[in-house]
Amino acid sequence: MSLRYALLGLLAEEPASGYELTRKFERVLARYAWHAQHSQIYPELNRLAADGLVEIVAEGARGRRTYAITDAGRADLRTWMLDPPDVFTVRNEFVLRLFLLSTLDRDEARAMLRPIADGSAREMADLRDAIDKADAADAEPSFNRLIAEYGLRMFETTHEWALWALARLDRAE
Amino acid sequence: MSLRYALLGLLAEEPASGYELTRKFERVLARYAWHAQHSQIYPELNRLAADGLVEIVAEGARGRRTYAITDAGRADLRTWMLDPPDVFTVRNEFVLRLFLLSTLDRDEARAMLRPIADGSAREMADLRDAIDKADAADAEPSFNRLIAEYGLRMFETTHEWALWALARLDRAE
DNA sequence: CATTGACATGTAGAAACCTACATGTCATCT
DNA sequence: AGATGACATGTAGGTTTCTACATGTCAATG
Repeated sequence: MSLRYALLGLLAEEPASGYELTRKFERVLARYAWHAQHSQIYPELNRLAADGLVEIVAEGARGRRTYAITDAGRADLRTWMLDPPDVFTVRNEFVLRLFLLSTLDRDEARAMLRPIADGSAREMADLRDAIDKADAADAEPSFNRLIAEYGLRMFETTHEWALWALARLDRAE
Repeated sequence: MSLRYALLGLLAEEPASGYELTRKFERVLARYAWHAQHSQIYPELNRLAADGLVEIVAEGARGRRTYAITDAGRADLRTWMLDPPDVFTVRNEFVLRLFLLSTLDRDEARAMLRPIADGSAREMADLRDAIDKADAADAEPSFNRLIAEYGLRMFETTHEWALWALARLDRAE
């Protein structure tokens, strides 16, 4: 069901085509929250339309169809947002690898942690840039600023943790 | 393939039965890294055995079969650990909801963030307890300490972020 | 000795998801 | 005018995952 709500959520912000939604997934959601390909998105949009949760509001060039969320869709989304299940589904290969760190020896563990420290530093820098640009553009603070801050703090934490873990491995030599 | 490596990883630490592996998933992996049910675990163990990556090392009461990782299994796991794909699969309902925060109004957002702040505080406290107990028990520092620290820092970051976001919403009133 | 609950493994059928293939449009560059 | 690449939507077939059903063992409790 999460894909369905991810789509409703994106359409609640603004109407979009399947193609645009696919790119939003690629650029944003897939990396942090929920992964989906176009081959899953298009059929789900058709199902959402059949269920009356979204509707086609425009048809453009190249068969493009712009979808918008309906009142029923908004109501459904709101219920899902405010009445969370008490257990959340998590599937995260990155964290899984961290959990299996203990299957490596000391040198191998270092070889795994080093790129994590570097990668998270890069992601931090990129996100900080994006935030600074957005802050300069929008005068008024937005909800998007909240989630960007969450991402930034997560990368910082991963970065600092990786450095800490590397130092700990060195010290225990 | 991740389920396969999750199982190999757990068996690399120590031999276990399907039942024990299922409980390890429930207690640890499912909440942070990878979710799987017994109906998926048992068939996968059989496939791993057929592929020679694990083997049955004991049979006990109630049809219990204890599996151990083989050398081939260890080699497979090591390759996967040290040669990561450059993009990781992520599916996380919790983070997805955060991304969709902007579909709520201010009061609804507060109603969503408050339990997140409280929940992460509780998880932090639990993990800190577990770490303290483990520190007291094992004299020697282990790899498990590293991943526990990762979890602890993640919950701290989520907690502090949620408080920051709540304060920001209040300020912008 | 009957009941309960943890232990223990499995499968059927449906839903979700992935990879790969398929098709066509429109704008831009050469 | 042809080539290229982004735009745009789709499906077939296979794999993974979920829900629900199914079966039986053993230990402890009343």
